[in-house]
Amino acid sequence: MDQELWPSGLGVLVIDNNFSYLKVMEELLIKCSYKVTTYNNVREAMSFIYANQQSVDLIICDLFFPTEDTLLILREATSKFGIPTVIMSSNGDTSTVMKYITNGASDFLIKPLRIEELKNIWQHVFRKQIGAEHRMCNNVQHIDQLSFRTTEATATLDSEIRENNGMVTDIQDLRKSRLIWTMQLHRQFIAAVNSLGADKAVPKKILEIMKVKHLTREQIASHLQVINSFWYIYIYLLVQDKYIAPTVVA
DNA sequence: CGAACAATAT
DNA sequence: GATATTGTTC
Repeated sequence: MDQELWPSGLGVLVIDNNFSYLKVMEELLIKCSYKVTTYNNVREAMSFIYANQQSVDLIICDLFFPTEDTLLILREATSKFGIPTVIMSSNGDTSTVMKYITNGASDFLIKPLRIEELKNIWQHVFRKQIGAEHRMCNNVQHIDQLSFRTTEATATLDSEIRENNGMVTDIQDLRKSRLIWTMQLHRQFIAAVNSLGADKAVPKKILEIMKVKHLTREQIASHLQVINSFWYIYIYLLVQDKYIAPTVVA
């Protein structure tokens, strides 16, 4: 493929308390033909989101202290505005990554960022559309509520999913009924794929990392197959009530 | 042989 | 349409 479709002018909001790194990010993102806004604190960024909701397509937020601020903007952006949010940090240990992924983060990037990584982040915007279109999440609010229930309370629900701290650890007796890839389960899948890297992400290794009982290699293989083949089709979709015209890049 | 990848079935 | 199963290659 010598031609590539590209969504120019996608609105990206960057939040980082380090001014010089904000400048670096801005330069890199502009090179990727995004429309960039930067803030060095969560409070001002928040009010910008409230005022310019329709022009923010994606948020990239640094994991600074206090981390409650990062969690706050993550939850608000995802649940209230439905804006995909990417967390970046220099610390990339597995438990931290999983914590933010299960709280709604679309991705977790490790500093320093390479421009190749930023080129592809627009896909998160469309990933949301894929989820909506394909009903990968049958009911996001329902799933989000689930993560606040105890394990025993969850087990009584007909979702047949066991979980811990918002993490799915077991899928119960799904040998009879078909597996449903809930948003939580899918996030863990994506997190596992990301931690492996695109080339190393094979079903067996994904399964090992996800640590979900009763989940099979075949089920992951099937999911992986559909994710890979439908990834780029949704370029032409509406993104949050706004059409992003794809442009052809050399 | 087991696993990945691809195609097809349910 | 989403996941399971089968088939083929590595």
